[in-house]
Amino acid sequence: MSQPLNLPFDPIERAAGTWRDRFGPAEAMAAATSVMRVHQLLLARFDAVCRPYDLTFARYEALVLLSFSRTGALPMARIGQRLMVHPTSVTNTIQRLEQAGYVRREPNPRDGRGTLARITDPGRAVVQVVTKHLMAAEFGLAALDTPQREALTSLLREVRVAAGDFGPVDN
Amino acid sequence: MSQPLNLPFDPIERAAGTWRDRFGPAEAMAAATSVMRVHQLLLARFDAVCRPYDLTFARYEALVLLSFSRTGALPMARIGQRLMVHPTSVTNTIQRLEQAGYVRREPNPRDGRGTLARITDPGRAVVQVVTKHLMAAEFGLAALDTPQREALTSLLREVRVAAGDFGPVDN
DNA sequence: CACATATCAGGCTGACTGACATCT
DNA sequence: CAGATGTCAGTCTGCCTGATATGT
Repeated sequence: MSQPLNLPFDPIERAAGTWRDRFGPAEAMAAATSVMRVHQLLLARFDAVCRPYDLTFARYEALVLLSFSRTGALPMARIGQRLMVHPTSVTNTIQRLEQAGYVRREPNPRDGRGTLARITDPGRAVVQVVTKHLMAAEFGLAALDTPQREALTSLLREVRVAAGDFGPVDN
Repeated sequence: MSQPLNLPFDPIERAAGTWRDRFGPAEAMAAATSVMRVHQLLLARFDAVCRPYDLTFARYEALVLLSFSRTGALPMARIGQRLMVHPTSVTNTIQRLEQAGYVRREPNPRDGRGTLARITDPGRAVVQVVTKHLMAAEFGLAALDTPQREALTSLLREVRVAAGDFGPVDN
């Protein structure tokens, strides 16, 4: 890896010295910054695909989660756990999806406190269409071949496992 | 790669079928979702490190960019190009940094329209401290060894190059 | 009782569009 | 003149804290 240090400070001007000179080994910093930047690139593309359908990528994720659930409905709390977002964010996300007609709220028959978010037929339809577009765009990763995509997923999985992602399964 | 499909829909319930059954090859989707999730994990940690110093990670990035610049000052437009953010976002970011005393604004002597953002001594000091903390935390990537970090950077670099990142250098 | 669930009010952040004054 | 530069007003988004009502 002899390339110059990149991101978010690339190309670094020689006169100011390199990251390594000032702070030490830079591999972690370079990798972390690359993740941030690629996220930025991908999110912009995904949101552009979602926009015509009155969706953001975050709402699309929630909709896909529901479309894969056994009964088509999940409690708000579980959605938050799966997507790793705050309960109030789930409330907001589901509210927008409900306004768009992609989701319906209903009381949870198994827990009087709870609310279920249930995907509607238009919701399932829009997931199909948007996913088709995202697949056609290869999820922004056309630059990588299949083994590379798998390698990327594998590396990132280690980070996620160490962070406690992939928690216990209990649907 | 025989692991089950993950993210953001993991673990997918069998009764609903798998991603592949419904949409086709999932390698790109799995990789893209992993990027999104790891970004989420890293950003939360970085922001936590930055918070005590009246910084966010976005502002820290801008500050590092300035600290590596040849003269310690850059035009607003160039900051936006380097960090790939909207001009109005640069205005906002620099404004916050100025309020915190980490940056000073001054007219660009070479362009009457322009404004330079110049890093101050407290700005340089806070970059040192925050960077030390981030290095100690291995930028959230303690789960990866050096070759893995380099491999991750290398894979992500291909995505960035294809997206037109790493544009022409002209400082 | 403690605890979980979900919502609401309100704040912060970054990103965006459109309009504008200024200067090259 | 067209074009670049930066700011402002205003909007939208997601995320957060704290408080609250409800139910387990």
